[in-house]
Amino acid sequence: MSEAPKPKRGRPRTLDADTVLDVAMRAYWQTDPADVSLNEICARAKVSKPALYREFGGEDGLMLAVLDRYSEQVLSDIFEILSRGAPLAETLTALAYFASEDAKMETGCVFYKMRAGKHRLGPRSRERVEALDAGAVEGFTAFLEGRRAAGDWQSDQPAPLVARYLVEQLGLALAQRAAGEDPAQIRATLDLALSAISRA
Amino acid sequence: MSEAPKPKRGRPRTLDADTVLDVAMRAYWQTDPADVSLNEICARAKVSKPALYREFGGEDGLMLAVLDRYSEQVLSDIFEILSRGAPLAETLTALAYFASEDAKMETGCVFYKMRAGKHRLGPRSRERVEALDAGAVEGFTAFLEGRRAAGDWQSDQPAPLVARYLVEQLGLALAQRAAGEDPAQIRATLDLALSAISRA
DNA sequence: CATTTAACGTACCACTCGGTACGAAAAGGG
DNA sequence: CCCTTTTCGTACCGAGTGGTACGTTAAATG
Repeated sequence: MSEAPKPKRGRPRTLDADTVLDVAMRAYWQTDPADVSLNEICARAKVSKPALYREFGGEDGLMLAVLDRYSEQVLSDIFEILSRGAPLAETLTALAYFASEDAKMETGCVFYKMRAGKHRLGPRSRERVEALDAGAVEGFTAFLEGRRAAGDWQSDQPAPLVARYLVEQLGLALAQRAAGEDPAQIRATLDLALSAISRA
Repeated sequence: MSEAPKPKRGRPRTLDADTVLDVAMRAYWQTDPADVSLNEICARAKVSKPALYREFGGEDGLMLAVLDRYSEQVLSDIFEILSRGAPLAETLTALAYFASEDAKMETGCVFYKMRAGKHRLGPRSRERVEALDAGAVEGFTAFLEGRRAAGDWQSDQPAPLVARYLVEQLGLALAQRAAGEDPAQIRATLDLALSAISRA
């Protein structure tokens, strides 16, 4: 991405992009990206609308930035779990815990929320959501094929199908969390869903 | 419900509630209840806004009416499948077909779409969605307990949990259909999810 | 100090939303 | 024929949206 060239003259900036992104991310978490207006974010971040517009180029750009920040902070943890090379069962358990109970996922996952309302997004953030989605499926596919090669996963199911299944089930759990359902029940439901993977 | 008392005087009605409901249902299908405005529905149904307002009492009332009509026409089919008293595997197959391929579910299911965006609904339609949801879980629970009693379902999982799991998985499949994904893949994913029920 | 540069934010834009005030229109009853 | 009753739809309301025009402010440069 293009780094700020830092001008030598002119009024110094007072807008802190990181703060704005934090506020926006929190807001998108708590409710839904489609239900949080730019006005609302400006008010919460104490930033004028033109300032926000200058920094991110509008709603689409802001959502894109939030999405990137989120995938950096959270989605990377999922890939970390996958890259441990742990056995299938252990990895699934770790994923289940992460999705249903880990505090980092507090009030849901911005990525999944945006994915759920994909058609409401601007072109750039939609494209990124689709890319992240494809990347997740790809990552899970690679992991599954690795476990199959290790003799750890005996199944005649195609890995990409199960990978997508995994993505969907994690998303379902996160949606339930965001809806405020009982974590224990979410976990039980997710465990049930994941149990279909080992034995197939 | 209160039936129209048919007044003996005054200008005769020209508004056909059924037609409006058809148009609204189709519109809510094709996109999303939250993305279809009253103005849009009025335009498509060739009805003035005050007329629609008089008949249904606003957006909340219209959605409520659509929801009732839909549950009458579609959700009842699901209960019909459950009440056949067929074996577990056969019933699950029938449900999977219904959710992932049956033409009646063409472009998705209004009920699930409203449920997904529950917080955007008015109080009356939200209440109905929750009632329908609870009713579905209840129906599935009763079915599962019936199959357990018949020795057809050996599992130590509590029936309500699995019932909710079923509801969620069917909803997931319908959401995928509404998103235009490949029916064969939807079916495969749903089959995988349902396979977790028999063997638990 | 005057000029240039750049970010600042108030106050507005056009648009859409759900909802409604109100007069016109169409029927029956006296 | 006029009055009452009921439904009709045009034209509006206030609120809220994403987005912007433009004068102001604060720094570096000469």
